[in-house]
Amino acid sequence: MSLRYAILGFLTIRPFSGYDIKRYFDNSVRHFWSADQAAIYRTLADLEKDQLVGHERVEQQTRPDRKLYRITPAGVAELDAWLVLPAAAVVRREPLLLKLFFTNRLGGEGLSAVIDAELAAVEAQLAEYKGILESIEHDRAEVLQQLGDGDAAEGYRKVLVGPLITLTNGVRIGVAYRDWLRGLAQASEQGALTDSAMLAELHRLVDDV
Amino acid sequence: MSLRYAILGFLTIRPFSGYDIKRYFDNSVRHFWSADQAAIYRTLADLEKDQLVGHERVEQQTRPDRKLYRITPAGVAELDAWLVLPAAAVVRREPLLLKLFFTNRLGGEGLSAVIDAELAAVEAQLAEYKGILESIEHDRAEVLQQLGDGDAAEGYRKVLVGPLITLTNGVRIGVAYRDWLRGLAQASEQGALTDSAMLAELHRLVDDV
DNA sequence: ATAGACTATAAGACTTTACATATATACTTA
DNA sequence: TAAGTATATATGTAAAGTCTTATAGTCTAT
Repeated sequence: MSLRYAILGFLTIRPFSGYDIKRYFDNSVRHFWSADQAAIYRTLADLEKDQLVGHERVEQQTRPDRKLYRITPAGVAELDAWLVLPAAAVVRREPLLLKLFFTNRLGGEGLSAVIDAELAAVEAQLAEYKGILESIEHDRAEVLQQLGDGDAAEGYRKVLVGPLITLTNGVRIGVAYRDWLRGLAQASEQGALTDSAMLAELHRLVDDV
Repeated sequence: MSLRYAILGFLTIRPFSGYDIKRYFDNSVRHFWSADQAAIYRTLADLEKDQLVGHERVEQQTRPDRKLYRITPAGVAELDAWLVLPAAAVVRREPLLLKLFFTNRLGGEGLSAVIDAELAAVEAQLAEYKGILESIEHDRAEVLQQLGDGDAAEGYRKVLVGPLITLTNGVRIGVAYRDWLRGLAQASEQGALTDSAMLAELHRLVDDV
């Protein structure tokens, strides 16, 4: 259950309420990690039970009180121990590949429809990454101008590296996915989606490995 | 719940027992879809309740009886309807990216350890794909020699296309992942893992998009 | 001889994730 | 004025998937 660690990680940046964490999730790691609101509140309660976080009530006049969570030293220790561990293996589960596995039942038009829909989704995803990059750069320019050239600016730039690494992953994987889909679409149009053509391509790819 | 459709798809190839299906899963689609043994038996029961599959008991002397499942016409219709639908969006959830998001807390050695472990996993995965390719080609040569040049050979080659498409996806995504990790490892070694270097790389990638 | 792996099915408990709903107030838009 | 969106937390429930154990015989290797 990595959600615990995601939340602990966020709380090393600054104190958050559950509501804040949900928004932060959606704005920063959504492209590789999503979290349900209900799960966040329940996980915060669990983390508090284990004394990895604590909270103080912040009263508000017009809105419900906020519970502002802070990470404890035990929480930091737990997080740092997890960070250096090799990442757990991911179980890929892709409905698209399942469909394509049965391409022989799909026929030309069906295949095109499935591929085109997926291609549109991947391209939208890539466009989103482009937007994220622009917004990061925009924020960065602003913040660095305010902070000047001191340790604070250094710290800010170090924190940026992680998010940029994950973004790079998203773009690279997205591009690879898109290129694969384009190749399929093209082969399908040209009636070149045969076992021998696929085997030839695989050899080209694998020899490179 | 795509497991239903995966099973229906397999049953269009030939009748299977639950045990067979589990093995078939592990030998053919494991790299993009895994299924728990208990889940398979339960799903088969569900599919039968919905009359999408039926079974006959096959008695065995030395081993427990097998329940040999066959897809029904209703099952075929259900499968074919699902196949042409756009694939459901996948929720990516990658613990590795979560760790790297907090690179600033990780330090040089910690980062190297995490990246190296992942690199080893990806390279093992690619080697496995290579093995799968070889075994497919080996089987193919054998089967085609037996079948000669008729409709049966045509049919066999058509069924092969789907699996080869998914394998191509695995190799391409694997290679992209590996290259991304290698870039990270190299940058990390050279102390070039800075926000400006990452931004420059992202621009190179995104301009290509 | 004994431990482990293979064939074959199945139930039980548990975890994780998702979806819906509840409460309560303020602000905006049609 | 009604509907929708935003802030803020929380519970109930269902679906999907994992892990464990049970039964029962065969075969292989140490």
